[in-house]
Amino acid sequence: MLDPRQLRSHLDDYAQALERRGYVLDVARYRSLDERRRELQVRVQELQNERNQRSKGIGKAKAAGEDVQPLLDQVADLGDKLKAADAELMEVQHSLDAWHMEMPNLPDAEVPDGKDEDDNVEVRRWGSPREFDFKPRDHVELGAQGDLLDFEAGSKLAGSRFVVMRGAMARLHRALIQFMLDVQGGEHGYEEVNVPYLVNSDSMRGTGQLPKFESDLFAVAGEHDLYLIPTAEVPVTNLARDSIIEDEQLPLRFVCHSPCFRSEAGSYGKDTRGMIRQHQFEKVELVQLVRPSESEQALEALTGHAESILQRLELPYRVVLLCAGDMGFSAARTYDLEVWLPGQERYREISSCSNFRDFQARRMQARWRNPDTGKPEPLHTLNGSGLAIGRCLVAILENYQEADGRIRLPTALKPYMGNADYL
RNA sequence: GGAGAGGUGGCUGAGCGGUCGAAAGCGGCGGUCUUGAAAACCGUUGAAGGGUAACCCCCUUCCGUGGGUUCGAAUCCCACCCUCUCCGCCA
Repeated sequence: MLDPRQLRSHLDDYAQALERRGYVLDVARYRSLDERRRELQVRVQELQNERNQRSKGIGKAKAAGEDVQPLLDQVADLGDKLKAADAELMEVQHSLDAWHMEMPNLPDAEVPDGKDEDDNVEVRRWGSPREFDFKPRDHVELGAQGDLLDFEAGSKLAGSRFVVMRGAMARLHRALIQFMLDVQGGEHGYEEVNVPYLVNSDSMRGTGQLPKFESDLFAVAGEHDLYLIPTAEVPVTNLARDSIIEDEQLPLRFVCHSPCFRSEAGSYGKDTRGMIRQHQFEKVELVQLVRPSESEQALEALTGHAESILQRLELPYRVVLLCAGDMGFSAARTYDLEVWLPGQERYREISSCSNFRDFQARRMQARWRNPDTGKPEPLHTLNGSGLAIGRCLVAILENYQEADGRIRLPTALKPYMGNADYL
């Protein structure tokens, strides 16, 4: 959520910045609604004040043993007037609140203009795509050997966009998780957490999935107000919801492995083949809660932590800075890491690292006590995949394949795979 | 699933329907004392919103959430949520 006070006093600037990401703010309507709110609020508060004064007077008169009936007559219609004004205020306030919850975050000034991924800006590359002396196969073909990746079983059990991994493939999948947790938790100092995979709507609102993107989520049927998490970002970031964190506790840095569930209704019709885009996948997520002055730097560090996984796995990748139109709803600045996939002959997203600044924190009332002011203020939140497991698996299969179809194992993973050289 | 207890400020914990935003303690901050620190003592210390360009100041709201009763609700009534204890079941 944007700061309503800032929004009000810099309405035109905000509208302009939001337009960069394709969000059109009806400035005139907003202004008039907000002014209406202000008038009503003043009126309600005046009436409340009057009621309080008179009630106090009645209490005193009664204590003094006086006849309070004349005083009661005076306030007879006050309650109704107040109730009417209050109802009107509530209505206006709710419209404003709902509006605020649907407004995306402001893009950083350095975020390039643009409307989709074609306008993203490449920041740097690491490694170079391997030269094959044979035609590289894609992961679907490679995984079909020995039914190690079984898409038919996945769709029998659940439907399209699900997969079953078997034997060495399942083990490699697990090894990747273990490896990433060890690096991020053990070496980069993130605290490992294990969290609920079902969360309530307050949590979904906190990080920005609700109210606008309900159709991307899987909701649990029945009485419960629960959703399957689309990313560990939701439960982990919401650890700070409704709390005040002391300065010396910051920064908080968490790493969390979890499954992720995404409905992505009307799913673009793209990536229908293979395990690039699944309804269920796993991810090791990095989350940071930091002082506002440190978030910019933290994003660079966090992105570096995600990159280090690709480097250790010796997978070529590039880093792109997302343009305003391609960023997620809650983000102010996002770097995507894109890994080279020989099967597709292009770079594909494997991690997304974002600084949300105070946008999520304001929604979920996550604050820190600023020692300079002594007051609780919204903190800054960041997260990034470190990395997506399924896509990482795909990258390894395709980049490490041999002419005979065998998959060599990256050196960094061997200890997790019984020191074998091949899958 | 059955039975019971309870949700109050950063924390613990009082609170006959009427100056209760709320006693007390802890913690935090400032000060006295001290070479310094500790102890002791004194003072101070919630959040959000509005009136204001801003400070002081003033006002409103907030005692789990949402309704209701009342001139007036932390206190009474209803519904819901959550936590804890015991029993049952269970990985």
